[in-house]
Amino acid sequence: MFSERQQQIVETAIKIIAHKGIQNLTIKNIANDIGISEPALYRHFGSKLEILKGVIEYFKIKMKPALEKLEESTNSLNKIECFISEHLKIISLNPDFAKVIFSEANFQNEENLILKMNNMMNQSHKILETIVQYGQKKDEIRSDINSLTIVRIIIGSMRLLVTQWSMSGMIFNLETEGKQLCDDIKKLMREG
Amino acid sequence: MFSERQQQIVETAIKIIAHKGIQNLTIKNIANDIGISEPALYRHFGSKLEILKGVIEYFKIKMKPALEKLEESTNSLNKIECFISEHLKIISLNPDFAKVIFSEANFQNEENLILKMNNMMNQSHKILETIVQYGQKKDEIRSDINSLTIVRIIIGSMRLLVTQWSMSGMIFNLETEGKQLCDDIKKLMREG
DNA sequence: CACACGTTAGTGAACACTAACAAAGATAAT
DNA sequence: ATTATCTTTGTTAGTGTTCACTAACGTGTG
Repeated sequence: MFSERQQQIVETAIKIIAHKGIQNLTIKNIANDIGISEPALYRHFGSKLEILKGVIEYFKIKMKPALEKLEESTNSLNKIECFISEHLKIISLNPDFAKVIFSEANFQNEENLILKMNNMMNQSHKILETIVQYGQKKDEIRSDINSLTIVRIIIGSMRLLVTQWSMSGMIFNLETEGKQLCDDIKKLMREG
Repeated sequence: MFSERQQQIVETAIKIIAHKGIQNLTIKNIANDIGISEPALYRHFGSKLEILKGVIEYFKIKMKPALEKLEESTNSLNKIECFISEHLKIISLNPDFAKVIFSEANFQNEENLILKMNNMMNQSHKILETIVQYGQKKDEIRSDINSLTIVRIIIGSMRLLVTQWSMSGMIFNLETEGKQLCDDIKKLMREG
């Protein structure tokens, strides 16, 4: 899908957005960081917009394993634990993701981009919602709470944790703190 | 604090960020929207950065009543309900806030702005944490869950709800959906 | 000799911001 | 009451800088 150079460009773009904000994502900055000229970039992407589309595509590819791993668990609560820990593991390994992935607002003015980003997010939410509903039917998850609320709680707290981790300058261990969050969520989901 | 014109400029800036993204927040766009010339803006704010500082200050002022109202409740769970509903009420009345207020990343490259925004957020979090801890001591909130986790769940799910509301084009009623979220959270907090 | 991938040099447009000037209202001395 | 002056808030016309992007050209490889 991506050539080596294209991947390098996308990774550099993510790095710049993470460290300097999207306002400083310019062709010049990407080119300088890589060490090639600006027109050279246009050999690999037709426009700046194409690079941003590449960024979202890159996220999709990198995040996919987190969803595939879910198949391995049978119990619903284990699936939820897996959902959280696998996502946090990937973000932990790619710290620059944290500052970019949950700031949909960054891509706001480009209809196509916001749509692409939303689709990616909604896909995750739908998968989690299915897990929760199935878990409620099998009595592994309490049924007196709206399934949509449970999804919002899981994803919302997970996102906030990532945001806090990123904003704090990665001062704490994301996976350790994620384990605590996960254990508490499992405790909340079980009883009732 | 703000003159009438300054307030108009800040409100216009928020409107532009919400509808066109921060990349399109330009002096020209603000001036055109208001119907004055660009240099006229500089009579009221020294620079574009000062306008962005004004945006954050404006949020602080508008959000303050949500925190003040908390004093009226005695029970911890009622305080939490109040925290959620009052915040959602204000955002519901100012829909443009939704797209701007939870996208800290927008202000990323300006150290001062990110600090100001973080301070505002952290203040809310600290207040909620105090409420939760007091509630746990008084046995109004279950104590087998980390207080920090509870805060993350409440704020995280609230923020996600607002983001979803904003992204969906305000297709659902924020306060109604917030009431459901709030009831479910109270249910989760009580037992144990 | 074709093609992939790079270069230098430059395009017009948009950006934040400024210099210089104008008009209106308030203040205050005559 | 009239005049003079200051302040506030606007204007037009520009500044230099940076932006995304392009034209034309080089060079090494199959």
